[in-house]
Amino acid sequence: MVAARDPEGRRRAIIEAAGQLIAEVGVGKLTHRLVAERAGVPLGSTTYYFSSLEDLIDETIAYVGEQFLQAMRSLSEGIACSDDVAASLAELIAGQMRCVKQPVLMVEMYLAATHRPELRPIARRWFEEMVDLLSARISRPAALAITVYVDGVMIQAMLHDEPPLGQEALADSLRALLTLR
Amino acid sequence: MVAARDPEGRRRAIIEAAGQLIAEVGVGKLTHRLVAERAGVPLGSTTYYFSSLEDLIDETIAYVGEQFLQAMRSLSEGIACSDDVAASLAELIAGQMRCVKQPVLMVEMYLAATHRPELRPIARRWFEEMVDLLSARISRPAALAITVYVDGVMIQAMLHDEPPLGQEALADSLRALLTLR
Amino acid sequence: MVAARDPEGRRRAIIEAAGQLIAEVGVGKLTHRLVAERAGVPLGSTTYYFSSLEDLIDETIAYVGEQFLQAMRSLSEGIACSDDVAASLAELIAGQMRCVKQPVLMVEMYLAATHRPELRPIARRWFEEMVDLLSARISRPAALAITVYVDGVMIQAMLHDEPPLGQEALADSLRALLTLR
Amino acid sequence: MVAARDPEGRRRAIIEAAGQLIAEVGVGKLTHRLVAERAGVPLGSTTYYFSSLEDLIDETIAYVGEQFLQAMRSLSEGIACSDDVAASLAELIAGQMRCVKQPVLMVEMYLAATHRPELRPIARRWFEEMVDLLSARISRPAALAITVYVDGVMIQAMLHDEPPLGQEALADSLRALLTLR
DNA sequence: TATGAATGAGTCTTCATTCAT
DNA sequence: GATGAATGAAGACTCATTCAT
Repeated sequence: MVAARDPEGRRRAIIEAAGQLIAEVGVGKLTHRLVAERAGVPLGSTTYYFSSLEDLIDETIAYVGEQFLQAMRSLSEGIACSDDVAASLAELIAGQMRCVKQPVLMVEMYLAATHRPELRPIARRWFEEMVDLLSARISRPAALAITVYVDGVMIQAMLHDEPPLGQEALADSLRALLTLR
Repeated sequence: MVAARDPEGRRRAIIEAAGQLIAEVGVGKLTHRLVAERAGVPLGSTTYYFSSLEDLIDETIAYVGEQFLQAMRSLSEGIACSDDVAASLAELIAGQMRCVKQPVLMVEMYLAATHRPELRPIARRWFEEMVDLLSARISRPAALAITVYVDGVMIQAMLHDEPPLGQEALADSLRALLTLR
Repeated sequence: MVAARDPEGRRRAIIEAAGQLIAEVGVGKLTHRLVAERAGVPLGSTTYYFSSLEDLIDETIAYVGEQFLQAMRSLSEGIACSDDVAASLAELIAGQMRCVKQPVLMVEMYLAATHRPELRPIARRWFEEMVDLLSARISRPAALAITVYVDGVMIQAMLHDEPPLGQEALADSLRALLTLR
Repeated sequence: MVAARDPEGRRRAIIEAAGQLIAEVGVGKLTHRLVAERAGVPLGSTTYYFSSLEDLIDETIAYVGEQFLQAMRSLSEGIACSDDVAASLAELIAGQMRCVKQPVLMVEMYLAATHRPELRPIARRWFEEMVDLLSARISRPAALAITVYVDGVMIQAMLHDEPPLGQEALADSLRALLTLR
């Protein structure tokens, strides 16, 4: 339950609840009532703070993308000073996949962007920033290939409780892709 | 407009309409009305042939997965006798991505499987058959990595009208992954 | 499953199925499909033999009333030569209440007659014939009171798996009512 | 037309409209639309206040049973100090039967309870309270028999605009049953 | 400012009924 | 004559959104 008289806190709580729920039930099944209940705010708040459900979804998606990017950014610093880039990356990625919700949310974001062109910039930006981030240490073609690969890993993570690709195998794949120039 | 008194034709027409629409608007926005209109059948037919919307979605997803697999199977025969496996694969994949609907449908299928566990077997089967298919010619680790990678390519294809990764670059990545033992 | 090419048999089978189902689920929940399945006839038969569902219900109700009356008539002969009329009647009534379906059907019939005046004659006729039947042996006021009482017994039978009024008590009540002149 | 912003009033209005309509058309033909129109509230209100039609029916039935019981209770006080119990009772009962809706509603309640076991307690409670009420003045066997008899009277009242059993005859029957020990 | 009561558009679904075969 | 495929009208129900308070 978020305190009333804390507009920012409420917005945030609503968006976070929406994020959780999108991961659980999918964008298509998100409703105001569901969000309000999860966020512990009155029903009215969800329409008071967001002009429509679509608006709430958009903001949630933007927020989620940003979150994921932040996580990547802060974690990538560790890679910078690592001498086994592939192993460090594999660890980082495996870490992000630990909780299924992350990849599900990302894929929901991708799909939402596909169906609603106005959301595409957000999804693309995620892709580009990821490539840029990696490019700092590795060749651009490798960065591109790895970013693509990571999206594939997300899908696998969504479907399998235990990833079919262990962290070891993941590192091997990355190592292979790192040879790209 | 599908002829009346042609049960099989109608079922098929409805499923195909549903497939198209899922690719266009997403599973979450699929409605009987939308499907009926697209398929050119009366509203009642959609419930006459499928006991519920969920049932229709399930059958559509199974159908789509099977379609994709068939395509892969028939195309993969070409690879068998190729001497540049990576190039052939890249061509095959790029071909499948030509029409955006294919990858979108696949990803919708993945997401649906995430939210509705009873669909997981279908999604997993796709993954496994793909790996098996590739394993005929290449090492299993490479087959796994490539299958994962292809999922990543799908997501990129969904987001970009022009794939950010040309067929050339795709072939290079595959070549790199093919080195895995 | 009733043989095709036996119109009378089918009509009968459909009506009997309808009777059973009305007792089980109520007139309001009767559907063609339900009846067809129970009767073991194709769906089309239910509309082929009866011009509408309402028509089927009407005929079923008439049939049920007639059945009940027949049962009463044939059984009442036994009473004629009995020297303890009340005891014989109590036995007869208790026998009819043994299977809950009988009273439920009767009450559904009464209620249908209430909501659809065209059915009233059937229900009233049942009442009158019952009174006449009893009048043969007992005074008219007693016959009237007992007929009314029997309807009350039906309602009790519907609600209680074990009738709250044993056959003994029932006989006592009847005996009391038989004193009426 | 019931004022908006008066939740209690609305609930009540909806339940009362449902009660009237059940008496008129039967439980099986009750629809949200019918209730909304009769109650003078928008369609949405009927689902806003009651989670389902079944729920509305249940509450209506409980309400009706309670109403009838209340009426009986308050009226029965008059009997307590009467010296001709049978005559007083007959008057009371005849009064309740004056408006056909009362008995119809009661019988619909009985039937609903038959088809939906969760409603049985309500129907049984009515029976038991009635017996208890009468037992205060008369022997239990008589109370039981009279309660049963009253149910029969209800059915007669439903079917005949003019009761076939005048208040006089009714009193006679009750008098006969009162002799039970 | 904030809320939750209220509404009606739109959904899935059922089913009586029709009618081609 | 008989059937079961087909349809659309109508019902229950959900929920985004509005708005009085």
